[in-house]
Amino acid sequence: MPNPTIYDVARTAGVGVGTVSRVLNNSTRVSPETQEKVLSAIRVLGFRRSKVARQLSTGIQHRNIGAIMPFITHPSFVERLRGMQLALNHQDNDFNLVLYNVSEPERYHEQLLAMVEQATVDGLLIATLNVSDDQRDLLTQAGIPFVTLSDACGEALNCISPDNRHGGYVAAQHLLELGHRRVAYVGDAFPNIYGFPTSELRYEGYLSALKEYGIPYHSEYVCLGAHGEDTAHRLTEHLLALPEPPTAIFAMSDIQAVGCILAIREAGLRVPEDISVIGFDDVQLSRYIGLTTVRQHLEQSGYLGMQLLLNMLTAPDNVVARQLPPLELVVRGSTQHWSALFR
Amino acid sequence: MPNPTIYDVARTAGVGVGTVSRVLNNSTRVSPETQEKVLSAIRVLGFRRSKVARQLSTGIQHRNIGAIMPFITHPSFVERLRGMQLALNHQDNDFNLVLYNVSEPERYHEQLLAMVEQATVDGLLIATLNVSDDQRDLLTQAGIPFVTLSDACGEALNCISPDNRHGGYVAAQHLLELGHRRVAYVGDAFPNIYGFPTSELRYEGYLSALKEYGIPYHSEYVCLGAHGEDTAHRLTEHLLALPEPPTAIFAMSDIQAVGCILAIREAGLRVPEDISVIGFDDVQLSRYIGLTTVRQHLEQSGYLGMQLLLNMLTAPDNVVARQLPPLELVVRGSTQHWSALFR
DNA sequence: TTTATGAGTGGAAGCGCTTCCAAGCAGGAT
DNA sequence: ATCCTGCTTGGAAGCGCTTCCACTCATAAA
Repeated sequence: MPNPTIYDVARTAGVGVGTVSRVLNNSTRVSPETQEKVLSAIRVLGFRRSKVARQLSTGIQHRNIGAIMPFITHPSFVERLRGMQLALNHQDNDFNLVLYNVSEPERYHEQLLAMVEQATVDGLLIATLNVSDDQRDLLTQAGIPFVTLSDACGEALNCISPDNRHGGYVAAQHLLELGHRRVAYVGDAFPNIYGFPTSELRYEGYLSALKEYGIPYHSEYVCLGAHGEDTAHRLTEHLLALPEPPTAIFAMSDIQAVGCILAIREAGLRVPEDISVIGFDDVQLSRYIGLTTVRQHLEQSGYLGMQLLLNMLTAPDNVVARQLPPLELVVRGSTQHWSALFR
Repeated sequence: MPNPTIYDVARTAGVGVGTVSRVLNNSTRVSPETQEKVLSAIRVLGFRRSKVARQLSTGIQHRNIGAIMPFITHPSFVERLRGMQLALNHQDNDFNLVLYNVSEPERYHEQLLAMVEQATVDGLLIATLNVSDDQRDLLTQAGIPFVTLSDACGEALNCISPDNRHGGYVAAQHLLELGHRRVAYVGDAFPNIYGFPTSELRYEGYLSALKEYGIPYHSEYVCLGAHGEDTAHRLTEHLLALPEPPTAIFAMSDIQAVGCILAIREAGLRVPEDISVIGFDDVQLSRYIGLTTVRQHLEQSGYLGMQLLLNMLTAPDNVVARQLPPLELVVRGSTQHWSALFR
């Protein structure tokens, strides 16, 4: 028997379904002999009670909030996740947090479709992933409220996002203010495999800062590749091999900044004495290694996103927008003044 | 109406339930006018389709694997989580990973009870938390297979755990081999609020190493407190204020080791020149800051735990035990040779 | 002996959906 | 006028459980 039900158990044990249910729920009103009969039938048949039927019958409403993100590859997910959990804890309601990891970008859409078709989630937090118009319609039509975290969203109400372009500007400006003139950008290739334009936006900010400070654009100072420490490491080696290597690097994420720093050290140079490095995100790690970076309040964005979503789920008539605090330049030890005069 | 059903929608729209269902599922065989009537009724009533009823009816079996841990306070959770997700991805089955955060230890048992009563999970991964005999029975009787990660388990089949006592021994031995004689232990107070004896086991390993090397035990070198960087920081200040401060510190986790190092630096001393520090876990951070530590393969333990649980869920007749690789001493820059002769 | 009492039990109803079958109905073919 | 076809539609059955009501049968009380 593929999937025995309590009817099968009842028949095998020679009792009624009510009795089986009572045994299953540890009701005391069952004689020891009957209980033993039922338990043995359960064992024989390999019976497993259906969670869904039970929930329907008892009227328990378990609501799931899905968090979907390519988190294995993105370290910043942790901080957002922590914020989400915090918001969930603060409101004492029966929502479960279900994790969906997008391991392969091609499967992302498929995963969304499955969620809609199989009604697995009641609400969705989408982080570090783009939502196409089709996908928005799909979710809307299915009645699944969702909140986008961190990227790719215009002025949509349901989006918690920093001003990436401004962040890119701030980072580059910091380096320019320190006197650097050969400033490189290390970031993700765009258009990104997940379809979000974070790298592009920060790059645009970088460009506008250069322009404002009257620095001519050098395409060899812009190095794009896959997200991650290793790629950044490789790109930096390439930068250092240039006839006129940069004196400062703006990495689009802290993890990539780490890759840059390691490459610089391996080349026998020092950070920040020889080359300054600024990152982006301010993940926990950055504090420990003393990385100058642009703080984007990751934990808080998870927190606000969850708050907003809960708001949409529990009081859909009265959804209030959430504001992320502005980006913040955090100066630590990885950037330093530079002047051609001292060379 | 508190919770309108499709019957209510059907009545309001003046159609049959079949038609409502068809509209809900985007079946094409509904005339535009009817569809509009239904949609408006849905809007008016604020109808939301029951996920559970739908799943029961369609026979979709969504199986949930719960991961329960005090993760907001324990940074090592990330690595385990990553391992869990990896294992889930490798087996292409319909399991959801549901996160349960134990924010207050008192609520842990309550959370387990709710899971059992409300049948929310089909299997459970329990990390950094102890499972009492009562709790074991509770889960067993409810037919919820579970795997414990990392602590507190004897030789139970369903437990993935490093040999914490041996790990403590290895860490202390490393310091002793380097010539240190005044070796402190900074760890969690035990019995721990969550009921697991990690700190105690590592402490025992520390003790046995001291004994083996013939070092007398000094109770003032053993500093216990809450888990976390801040407490470790404070405890270290206390250690440094001793008339004979230790020359080496064994911190029971990398995060605590970081707290120690910061306190040492703030006291104007250097690591490892003045004081050596060894941690435990080998979280990602440790690689970047050059912390000597004992690697306990956190990611892999999450991976193996998930594998084991999936095995229990899908082939309960043929459960095979999983072996965690042995602990590994990882020597980086935070420990150094010490000899009284050079002082 | 009769009458409460209560423990143990069987089974129908119902949870809210999907789906299938039957039936209504319009319009074209015969 | 009659039949057929195909598009819409209504509604019953069923998913697997819980729970309540009704019933039986001891046993205790009268």
